[in-house]
Amino acid sequence: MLFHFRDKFPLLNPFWDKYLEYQQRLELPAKTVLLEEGKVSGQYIFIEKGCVRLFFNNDGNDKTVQFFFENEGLTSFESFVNNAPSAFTIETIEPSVVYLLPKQYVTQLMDELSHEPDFLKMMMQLSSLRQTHYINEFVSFIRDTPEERYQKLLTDRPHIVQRVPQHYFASYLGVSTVHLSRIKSKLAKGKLHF
Amino acid sequence: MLFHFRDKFPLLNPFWDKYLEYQQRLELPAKTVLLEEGKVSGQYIFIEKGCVRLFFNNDGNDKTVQFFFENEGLTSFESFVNNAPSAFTIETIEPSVVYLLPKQYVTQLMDELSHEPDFLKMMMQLSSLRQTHYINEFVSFIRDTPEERYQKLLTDRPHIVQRVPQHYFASYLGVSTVHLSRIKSKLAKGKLHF
DNA sequence: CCCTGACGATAACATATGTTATCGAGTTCA
DNA sequence: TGAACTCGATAACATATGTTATCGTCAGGG
Repeated sequence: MLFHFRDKFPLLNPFWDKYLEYQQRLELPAKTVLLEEGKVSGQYIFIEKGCVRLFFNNDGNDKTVQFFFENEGLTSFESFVNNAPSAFTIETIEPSVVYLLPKQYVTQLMDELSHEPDFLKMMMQLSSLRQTHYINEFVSFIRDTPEERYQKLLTDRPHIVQRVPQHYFASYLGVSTVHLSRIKSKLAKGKLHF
Repeated sequence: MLFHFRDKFPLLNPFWDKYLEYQQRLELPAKTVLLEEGKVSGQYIFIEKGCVRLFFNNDGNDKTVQFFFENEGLTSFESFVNNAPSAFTIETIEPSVVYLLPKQYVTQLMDELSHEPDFLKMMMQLSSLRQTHYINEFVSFIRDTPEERYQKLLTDRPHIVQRVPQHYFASYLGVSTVHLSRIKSKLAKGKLHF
């Protein structure tokens, strides 16, 4: 659903509501591919239940870039905007319920909204948030050790550690699965003062 | 100058021109601080000549996040938009000539422009570019080795390697200065088939 | 013209991390 | 229920990388 945007700028609500009917609701098993690397992104994805990951393939072993959970929306942004082949695959991690809104309606909706003054503000706000997110990911790599990144993941976004298989977020943290295992056992030992 | 944006959407040119007079031209020596970490960003910076870097301090040794050269504009985006203390310092690397446009005029300009239909397109395009840039930086860390990142810097943005002191882009690449030196000498040896 | 500081190369050593292989616990499915 | 598969822990070894220290070159300022 477009609930992702609902109520952030109440004046825009009528627009979201108008497009609800064009969405397709899907119940998907785990490991279902929603967008394949190399294909052009043709829809906006909203997650009602479950979680998905964005990853790319690197000589056989894949590297996860981002995770999405309930009430979050996503698409391969660059592919979507530029009609270019996606650099990433999108795949469910858990059995999930998602809503898909085909690109033509997204475009149409954007055109309608472009006349609304609040829309620009919303887009600026959203793009500032996204940008900050990715800058922080990047900065974390030049500032923190993998161990620190793991600990920040634990405190800042524990749901990832709890719900996502470890080998998926190992690549996200930039380490091998073996080393992530080492980090965990080292931290576990550190806690054992009794 | 706002030449950064000029001619990208010709219909918007009159707006840029109108604000040219509010800019302050400065000739600065190397290592001049333009924005200090912890202070709120109060101006948009445009580089006419020279180059600057964006960095943050990490227990005494600083980490460079990004470089800017002639005809590029910058600000500490998050600080500027949210009126929040900047996480980064901005400093000249070479003796430089810059133009500063105070925040009040930027805000005023944005308000005027928000009524122009082309402006939204331009902002979307710019934000898509920025986002892609930072995603690529991030992805490079989980896909490439430091050696590969150095080689890509050499081929994709050779001006950085040529004009920027090595210890600045070492931290940008996520390695120590010593290791960057090792990488260079290793690559130099590789070339010596004669 | 010398002194100093900025910059970069290199060595030696310690630590972090990747790779490969093996094992075991759960889950899924026929 | 048994076979196949997914997931994660661990060991052993090789390599990558950080840290500290030393040295040489070069440019700028007195």
